[in-house]
Amino acid sequence: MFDYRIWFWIQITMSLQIRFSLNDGLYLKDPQDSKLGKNIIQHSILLIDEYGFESFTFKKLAERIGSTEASIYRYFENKHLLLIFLVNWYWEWVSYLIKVNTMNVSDPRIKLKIIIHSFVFAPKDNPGVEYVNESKLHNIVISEGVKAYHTKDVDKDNSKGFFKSYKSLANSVSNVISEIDPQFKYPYALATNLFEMSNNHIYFAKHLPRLTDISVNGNNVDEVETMLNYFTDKLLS
Amino acid sequence: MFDYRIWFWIQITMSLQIRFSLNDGLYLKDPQDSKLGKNIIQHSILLIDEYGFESFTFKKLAERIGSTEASIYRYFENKHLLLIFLVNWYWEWVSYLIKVNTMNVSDPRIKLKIIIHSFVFAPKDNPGVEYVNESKLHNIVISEGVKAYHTKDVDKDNSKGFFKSYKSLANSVSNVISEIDPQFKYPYALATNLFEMSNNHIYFAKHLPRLTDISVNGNNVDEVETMLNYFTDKLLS
DNA sequence: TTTAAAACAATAGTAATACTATCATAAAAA
DNA sequence: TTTTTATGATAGTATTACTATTGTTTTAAA
Repeated sequence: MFDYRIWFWIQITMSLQIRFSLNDGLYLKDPQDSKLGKNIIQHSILLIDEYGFESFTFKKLAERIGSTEASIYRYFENKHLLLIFLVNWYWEWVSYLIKVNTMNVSDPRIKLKIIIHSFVFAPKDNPGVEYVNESKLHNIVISEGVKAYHTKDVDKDNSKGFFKSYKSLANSVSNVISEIDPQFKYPYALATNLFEMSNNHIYFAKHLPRLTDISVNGNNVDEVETMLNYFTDKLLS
Repeated sequence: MFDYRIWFWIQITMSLQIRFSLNDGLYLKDPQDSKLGKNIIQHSILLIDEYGFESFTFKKLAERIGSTEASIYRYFENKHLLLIFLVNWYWEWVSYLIKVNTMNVSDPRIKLKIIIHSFVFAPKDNPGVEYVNESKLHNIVISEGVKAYHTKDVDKDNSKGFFKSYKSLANSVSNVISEIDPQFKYPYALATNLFEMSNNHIYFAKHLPRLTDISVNGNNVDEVETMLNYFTDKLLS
């Protein structure tokens, strides 16, 4: 017996979910489409956060979710592409937050402040994708994110569009910067630097405190926001 | 027959060489002390530059220098410590260049400009350690350097003093920044950011040009220097 | 110059990693 | 109901990241 009520319920539930369309070269099969796929995303985030990217393996992941290596390989060619997938997911999500939060804001100075707030506090402003722990994903981006593009394959990966999410985010932030100060000579550099600085200094505060002036207590990143605003205010006048 | 002239020549040649005292927890045996050790340093730089850190192995290195894996393991516990060693060597060398170039300069603004010039053009200002290709080592620091401290062992490594070279460099640059503008609130963050920005944007220019405004033609990094001076001038006034 | 010690090479071996291949079964779609 | 698709179970391979042992050079001390 086919129950249409259940079928509709499933459809509605599915359509309410946030779903990002990521570059389909990143996976062999879209993990957002199936139970196992979502399990892979969910638990790879938890495991990479737990073990670090180097010690994370598909075998451990398979054991954790009660599946097999072979099944995971049907979704992702290797763990590097999975990392790029996760990082892209993160940047798509930050872009989404920025878009929602700056909607109807016209003053570019205020816009930039909201942008900074959005990505510094991204893990707290949860849009509710139940299989993604945004806070741990943020930790992964901070700790392992640079490894996504620091490889011998960057150029190949880049030509396949694997870093498009980050590039388009950088582009839209740089547009806001140019709106504030059309004379400012390095809008792209400042845009990317805001993201890199945010991630770096959260990491430094936690692990190499003598490389920074700020501190992060628990997950309180207020000082990061203050610092980024201090820098941008001085740079754009 | 023992020839004293040759013996003295060797002693003088040895003593003229630049030699950094790096944290001795990084190696099992100081590679700067022997022929094989220097071979390891020299060819690991060439091989990591050629293959990238992930694909670099002690086996390949051993084959390249006509030695064996086991012999290399007598110098370095693993390739990660070798990477940290190389990165430390690089920062020690930059510190040395900065010290030499800012000697007798009292104006902190000029000092900072010289500092920026020193590390941006470090690979060209060769102090002549014949077994180190500074230009390729710089490429390694740009492409692989972040991996030295983005691991699950950061805290352990840090407590052993493995990042001291970088921290003390950051400290001395931050002192110059505070001299220029004692009101500036984030001297450490600015200091580290100058180094990170330099490396990042050289990398972006080469591999992900849409993340930066500058371009690097061949190894001409003039635009990086101009950009860093532009940023610091605006920030410290 | 002899002798002892240290350094290095040669070889072998192990557990884990990063896959690939095949086949059976269960679930979903036509 | 049949067919396709998705997953699980199992096995296997080349490579990596080591460790251990033994013998031979090279170097340094006596």
